[in-house]
Amino acid sequence: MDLAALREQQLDLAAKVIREDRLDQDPPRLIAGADVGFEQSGDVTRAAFVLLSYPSLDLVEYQVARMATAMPYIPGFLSFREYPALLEAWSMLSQKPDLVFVDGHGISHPRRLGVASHFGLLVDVPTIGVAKKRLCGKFAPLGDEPGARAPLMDKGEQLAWVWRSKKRCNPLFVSTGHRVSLDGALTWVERCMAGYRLPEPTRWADAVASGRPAFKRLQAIGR
DNA sequence: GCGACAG
DNA sequence: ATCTTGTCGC
Repeated sequence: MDLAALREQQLDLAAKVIREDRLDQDPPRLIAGADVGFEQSGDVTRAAFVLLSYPSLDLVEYQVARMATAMPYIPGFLSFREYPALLEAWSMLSQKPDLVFVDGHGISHPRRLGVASHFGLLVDVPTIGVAKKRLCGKFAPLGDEPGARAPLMDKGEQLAWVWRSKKRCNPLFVSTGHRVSLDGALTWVERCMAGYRLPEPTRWADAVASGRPAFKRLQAIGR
């Protein structure tokens, strides 16, 4: 792989990312959560999508796709490793969501093209990046109280909101993926919380993508 | 030159 | 990301 070429591609695509939205004018009825995991020592990439109805947040559908891993993990180039499987799982959905929560950063990336932005551009759907760790940028220490927030700054611009979603939990990094504003991203994440550190779409996608127990009781499927 | 570094 | 049980703290 030619990182210099991929880097050019990122700058090119980043220029096309739309950092605003009109989600409040016409609220999403279906919100998706997307996550990627690996099997066979990393040889197989497993992507999962879950669809939740909004505002009930009931699980409506989920799909999992598996394929040979395309690339190794290189910080700053995560999207090239994950988007092929994400596109596959996306194509398996019987209906498409109005908004997607992607596990990872959106524009809070060195070249402003994290996986949430990259994927959003590819399918031209509003996306929000929800990451658990910082990739770039700086932020002031957060207060202990839930709801505490601080702007993630890099080269003079705000790239995300560092937000404490729950008491005694590390903060989340919420950013614009595509077709969503920075404040809108945090607003929609706040609207999808249900008492856990991660918003429901992300939490479910995580459970499905890593085949965990919390997923055994396919809770609201079919209701 | 020395760290930092999504999943 | 993944390998993995119990355990400390609120």
